[in-house]
Amino acid sequence: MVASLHIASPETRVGHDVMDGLVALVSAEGLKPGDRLPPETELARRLGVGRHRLREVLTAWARVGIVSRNKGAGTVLAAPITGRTLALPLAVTLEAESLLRTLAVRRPLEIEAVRLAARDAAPTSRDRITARMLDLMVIFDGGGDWRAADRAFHAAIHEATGNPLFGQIIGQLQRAFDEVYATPFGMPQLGSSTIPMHRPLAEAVVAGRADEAADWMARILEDTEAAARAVMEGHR
Amino acid sequence: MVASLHIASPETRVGHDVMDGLVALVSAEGLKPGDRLPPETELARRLGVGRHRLREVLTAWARVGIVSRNKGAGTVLAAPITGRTLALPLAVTLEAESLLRTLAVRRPLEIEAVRLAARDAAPTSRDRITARMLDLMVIFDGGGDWRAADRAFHAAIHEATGNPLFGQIIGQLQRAFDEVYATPFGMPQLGSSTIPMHRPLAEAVVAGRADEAADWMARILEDTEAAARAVMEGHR
DNA sequence: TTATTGACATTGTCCGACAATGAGCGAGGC
DNA sequence: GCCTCGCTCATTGTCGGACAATGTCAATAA
Repeated sequence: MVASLHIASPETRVGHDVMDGLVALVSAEGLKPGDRLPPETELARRLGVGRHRLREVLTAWARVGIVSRNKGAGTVLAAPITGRTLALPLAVTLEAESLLRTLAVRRPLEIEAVRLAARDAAPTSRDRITARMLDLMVIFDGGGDWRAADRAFHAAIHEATGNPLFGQIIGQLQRAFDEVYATPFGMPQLGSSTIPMHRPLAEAVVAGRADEAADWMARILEDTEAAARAVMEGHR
Repeated sequence: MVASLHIASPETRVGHDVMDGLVALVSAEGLKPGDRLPPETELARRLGVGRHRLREVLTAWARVGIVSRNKGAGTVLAAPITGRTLALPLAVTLEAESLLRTLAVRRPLEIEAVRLAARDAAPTSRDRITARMLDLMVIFDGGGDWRAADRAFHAAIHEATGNPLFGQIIGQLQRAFDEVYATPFGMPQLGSSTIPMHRPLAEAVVAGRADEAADWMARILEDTEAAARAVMEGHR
């Protein structure tokens, strides 16, 4: 079966065939994440299209994180293209209280994620959750910047669900939140008060107590939302 | 405040300035959804960039549904660009049971949406939900293709939440599902058995009984998932 | 051995040209 | 008068070529 990748609405089939051809080429070449793609001129020649058309496809792939383009250096594959890969580009209008809106969407997703993780996680995933939680606690107690560790911890939970969609969607929502939120306000350590709750959350997930884990996650999100709301009110 | 729109990962700031300029131009021109944008050549000239660079931005906007491009005719604005619009590009790897994965993500979102709708919906939104439900029932009882009416009904619920993110994300997930699912199998009327449940669902939402509405929504999704699983098994 | 520097490769951007296609307008028939 | 058909034109889609910007890597000198 020939892999196919579409980044397009049903109406906008721009570059449909070029994408398919490029996926087939990458697949035939056996390229893996980290490998460099052939130069654009060669790709265009081998696919029988102009460089502009090829570039539009590569640009679209770069936007969704499939490839990474580096001027001067080449284009490297950043994500595997196995089987069928589908891109869901969606435009979100962020208005006044839009930051809280991203949280409103994240809440059910995060809670469902910890439920699924508690229910379905493999033993190795449970170990990883514990390890990430301990990392987070060490950094937090040491007074350092715990945001990266926090993301790693939650990413471990998302990975444990076995459904990559959770991690991707939540990650994009968080990135949108950070981009809009962190820039205007300084946002040093939003939600520090939630960190201690991560230990019982992790323990509940690892022990398979889904309801308890969901409850802790809900409390964490509640505090996060309250903190975000407070900061927004203070800066109004 | 100058509106800004970014469709890019933090690393891939391709066309960042052109996007900002185009947003400012659209905003200054007072263009609304349905209006036609100036031709590409004029846009490129007014923004002081080449047509190819402008086209990359327009292509990205077309992919996320902000504009609609029509060869021969022009480019029309499809979505409003008010305040900050942020794009969330997602690349999803669709493997064997990937269709069920989209459902797994949709479930918590849909359930949360009906909860919020039952709690917060404005009276006009509640009326619209009832109207869409009645439309759906008429078409279903008449034996016609009820899929469009079904989408309209759920869209009314998403709109009633007051949070456009729900409708957008769920809509994209559904589109991904349809694109992958409808093509290989015929997918005549997947989930017909769930339609009768839409009446009590709508009544619960309109009456503000959030828990009951969430329960009906969960049952609908459960049946949908079972139907999808059955069809997949049958075609294996 | 290490730092520097230069040639080279590769992506980013621009310009121009032509093809493909849809919209709008006018001529002609009823 | 009104409708239909066909033509012209505007607009997007695609291609080719060229140059700029920049990272990589090897050759060279201290």
